[in-house]
Amino acid sequence: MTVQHARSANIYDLRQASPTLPPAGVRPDDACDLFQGLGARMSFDRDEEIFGEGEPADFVYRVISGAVRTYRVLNDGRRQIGDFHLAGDLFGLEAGREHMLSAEAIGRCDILVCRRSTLFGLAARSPDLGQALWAQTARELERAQAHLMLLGRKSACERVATFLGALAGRQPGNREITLHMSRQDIADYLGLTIETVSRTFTQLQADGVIALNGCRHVRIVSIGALERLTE
Amino acid sequence: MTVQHARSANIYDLRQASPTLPPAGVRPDDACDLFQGLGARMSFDRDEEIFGEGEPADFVYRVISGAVRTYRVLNDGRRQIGDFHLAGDLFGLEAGREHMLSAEAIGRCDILVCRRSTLFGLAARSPDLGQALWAQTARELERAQAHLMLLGRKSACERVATFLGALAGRQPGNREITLHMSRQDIADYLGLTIETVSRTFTQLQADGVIALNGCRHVRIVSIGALERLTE
DNA sequence: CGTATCGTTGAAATATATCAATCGCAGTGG
DNA sequence: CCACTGCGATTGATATATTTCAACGATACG
Repeated sequence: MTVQHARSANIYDLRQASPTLPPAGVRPDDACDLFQGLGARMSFDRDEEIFGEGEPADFVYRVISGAVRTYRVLNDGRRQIGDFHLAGDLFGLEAGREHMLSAEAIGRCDILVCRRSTLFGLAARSPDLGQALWAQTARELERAQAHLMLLGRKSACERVATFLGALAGRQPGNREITLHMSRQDIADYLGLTIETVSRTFTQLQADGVIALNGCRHVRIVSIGALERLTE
Repeated sequence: MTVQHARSANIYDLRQASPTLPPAGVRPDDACDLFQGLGARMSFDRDEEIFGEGEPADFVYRVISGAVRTYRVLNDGRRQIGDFHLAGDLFGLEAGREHMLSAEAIGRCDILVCRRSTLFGLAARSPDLGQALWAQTARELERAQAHLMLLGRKSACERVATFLGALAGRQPGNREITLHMSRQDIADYLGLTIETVSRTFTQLQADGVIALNGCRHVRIVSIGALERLTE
């Protein structure tokens, strides 16, 4: 891991934190301006841990480039990925003292890191910032709740379709999706096995819904068909 | 649904909101005292809707007695219950304008209702309350994330065991659990079918882990065995 | 006491997991 | 430039947990 200061960066442009979600009741934009120049830039290698479950949540992170997974594991190694964080996304923000999940770099990536205590101190005096922090947590909650529906009640095909649709939704008008994560990561995110994920990709391609250009590049051929599969 | 004022009640005793979770970084207790006497008491009948997904989130709710389920449904009727809320629990608190899930009374129940705008107004001036509201959302997020692990990676038996263990954990030292919800509710919470839930209960009883006194009353015979099944 | 609703149990079907082999691509070294 | 190697992805065959379909039982209620 390497560190360098990045005074010009702005860890708190919350507008981009979760572009797929509807706007929350609060407008974090105002608060963002207060945080020009905060944070240090760090680089992480593939599979490097950024923080671990149960560790003190002393920092807040923002993805500059690359991708991050947050996850939990059971004793016997079964893993559930809670979310993927792509460029622009915030992660690691906790109301409590400790991290509830672990975070790892999916590939080599650059991360902006900011002390939590700084934000908390400022938030105690700035209601706008306080609301922005809350809104960020609320967005994560909304994503988690949508994911509960997926894991609890959707078929393998619907899970994969929902996943691809959500990724496509992040770049509106863009039917070309680059998968930063492996099949194992996707499987652990969708509550499936790699084999089922692979088979489902193949099936979607056979049905003319998507086209695969190498296993990390998906082109959505029929958005309508994909959304129909989403349920 | 019936309404009556309850000046002596305190919707904001957040201490009891989620007793199974570890204490968050903020201490809501101080903020709670600010809210003596807020809210109106309402009663809901079995299966009555308290609020619907997408509706304006103008109120915050607290369970006085009975139980509430929050859930989402897909077009074809598949339902995923996000959480159960028992006496003392807060629910319906949103950072955004709209409810992300629907809420229904599981049985006849009494609910304390408080205007959200009141809380928001006060929170803008009270950092403590602001933190308390945030902590409440963070607790919900933590519960959702634990549930992701359950739905994505645990077996039917582990799901049921985890569910029973969590319920028992709400009344420490109490091995007697009263199930306020039907088998269908449990199934929709655990991402299973009623039949599988029923069979799993039977199996746990056969294995000497639990004892059933009628389908709504469970006695945990071996806490150790139950926790081992939890994984 | 009859009726409705919910829960349990059984048998069969099926979606997904598991086990195992092959494929394909990227990097490496001859 | 081409074989070699290694790891991830795909495909196939089989196993299995859970669902589905169906019948029966229990409990609550009027």
